[in-house]
Amino acid sequence: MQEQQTKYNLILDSLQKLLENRKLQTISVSEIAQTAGIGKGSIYYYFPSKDAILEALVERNYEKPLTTAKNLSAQTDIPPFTRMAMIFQACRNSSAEYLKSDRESGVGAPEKALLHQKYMNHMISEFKPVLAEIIQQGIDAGEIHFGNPEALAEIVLIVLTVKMDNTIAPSSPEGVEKTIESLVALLEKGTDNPPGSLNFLLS
Amino acid sequence: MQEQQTKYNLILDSLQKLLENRKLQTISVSEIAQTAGIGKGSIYYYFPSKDAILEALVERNYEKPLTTAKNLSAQTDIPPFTRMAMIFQACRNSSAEYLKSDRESGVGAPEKALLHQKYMNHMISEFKPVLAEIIQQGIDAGEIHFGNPEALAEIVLIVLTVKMDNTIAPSSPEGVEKTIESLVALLEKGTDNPPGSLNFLLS
DNA sequence: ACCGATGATTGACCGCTGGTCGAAAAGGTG
DNA sequence: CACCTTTTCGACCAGCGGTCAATCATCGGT
Repeated sequence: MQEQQTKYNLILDSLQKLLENRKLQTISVSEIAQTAGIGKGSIYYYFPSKDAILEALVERNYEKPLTTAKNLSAQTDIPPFTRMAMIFQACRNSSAEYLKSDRESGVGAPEKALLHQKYMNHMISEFKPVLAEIIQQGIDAGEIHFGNPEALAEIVLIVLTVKMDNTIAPSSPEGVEKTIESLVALLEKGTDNPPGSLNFLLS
Repeated sequence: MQEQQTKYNLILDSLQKLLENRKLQTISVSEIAQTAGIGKGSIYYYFPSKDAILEALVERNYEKPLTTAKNLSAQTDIPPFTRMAMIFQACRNSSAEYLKSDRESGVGAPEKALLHQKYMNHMISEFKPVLAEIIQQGIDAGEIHFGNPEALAEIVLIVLTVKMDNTIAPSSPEGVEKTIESLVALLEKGTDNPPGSLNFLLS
C-alpha cells in the first residue's frame, strides 16, 4: 500500500522520534508501539528485546556516512589529510542528527548513556579500519610519518567521537572546538606536517 | 557497635560486590538490601534512587587516586612528564579495581554502560584541571611545548580513559598497550620532546 | 470458490521492578 | 517514665519488559 517502508523501519522511526526529547529509560515498549500505531506484541515479532531496537537504530543512522567513508578510502587521488577531514565531516553531520535533541531541548544528557555508548562504539569500531587504511596510504606516499596507523586512527576517532558526542566530558561548543583544534595541532606536529595542513574547521 | 562504618557505606559495599559478576540492570534494589542485610526501605532512606547509589559508588572509588593526583600537582620538583605518568598509574590502579570483574568473570561488558559512562565522566572532568596544571608548569619550565594545556590534558585523559576502560572500542590487552604507546609517541613528538621521555609502561 | 497452511498481529497476562508510605522500633533527653 | 526525633521496615503500588494462545490476512492448490 502507501507503506513501502516495512514495519521494522516504522518501529525505528517511532523510537527515534520519542528519543528526541525523552531519555531511553522513560520510554516504554508499549509507548513505542502506540507511537507506531501497532500492537505491543508486534514489536517483539520484529525485535527480540527493547535493547535490540536501540542497537538497530544506531546501525541504521550510521549506514550512510559509513558507506561514503568507505568509498572515500578508494579515492587515492585526494590527499589523505583531506580525506580524513571529509570523513570527519560525514561523522559530524550524522551525529548532529541524533544529538540535536540534547542541545535544543532542555533534556541535557542525563541518562541516555546506553545510546551514547552504542553510538560511540559503532562509530569507532566501524570507522577505524577505513581511517587506518587512508593513513597507511598517506604513510606510503610519504605524506604522513607515524609508526602505527591503526593506533593513530583509533586515537583520532576516540577524541573526535567523545568530543562530538559531548556526553562524557561535556563542555561548551567553543570548548569542543578548542580541543579539536589542539588535536589537529598535535596531529600535524606528530606526523611531521606543517601547521594548517589538516583542516577540519568547517562547522 | 561493631559497625563503625555507616549503613551508607554498607550499601555501597553491597552494590560493589554484586557488580563484580552481574550487570547493573539485573541487580534489583531489593537484592542490594538483602545483600546488605537490611530492609529495602532503608536504602531509600540513604539514597534517593537506585541511580544515586551508583553515582556515590563511583565517587567513592575515585576519591583516593584523585587526592594523590592533587598532591602531585604541588610536587614541582618532579618533572612534569614523570608526574603525568604517576597520575596515569594511579588511575590505572583504581580503574583496575572495578574493571577486574569484566575481565575475570565471563560477563564481558554487555550493558554496564551507565557504570562505565559515569566512571569515565568522573575521571576526565576531575583529573583534567590537575593534569592541565601540571602541563602548564611544564610549559613554563620550557620542558613542554604546546599551545593549549587544558586541551592537551583533555585529549590525553580521553584516550587513556577510553582505552583503559576498554568498553567503547574493546580490544585485546596488547591492542590497548599499542594504542597507549602510540599516544605517548604522538605526545612526545607533538611537544618537542625526545622519544622515551614519557614513560607510561609499567603495567 | 473454497480450503488449509503459513505468517503477521494483537492485547490480556505474568513476574518483577523501582519507588512510596504509615507504622513501628530504637535512641536520646529531661 | 513520657516525649520526640531518627531509623528501619516490608506490604503495597503502578508500570515495566516480555510471553503467548487466539485471531486475522494472505495466498497457492485443487
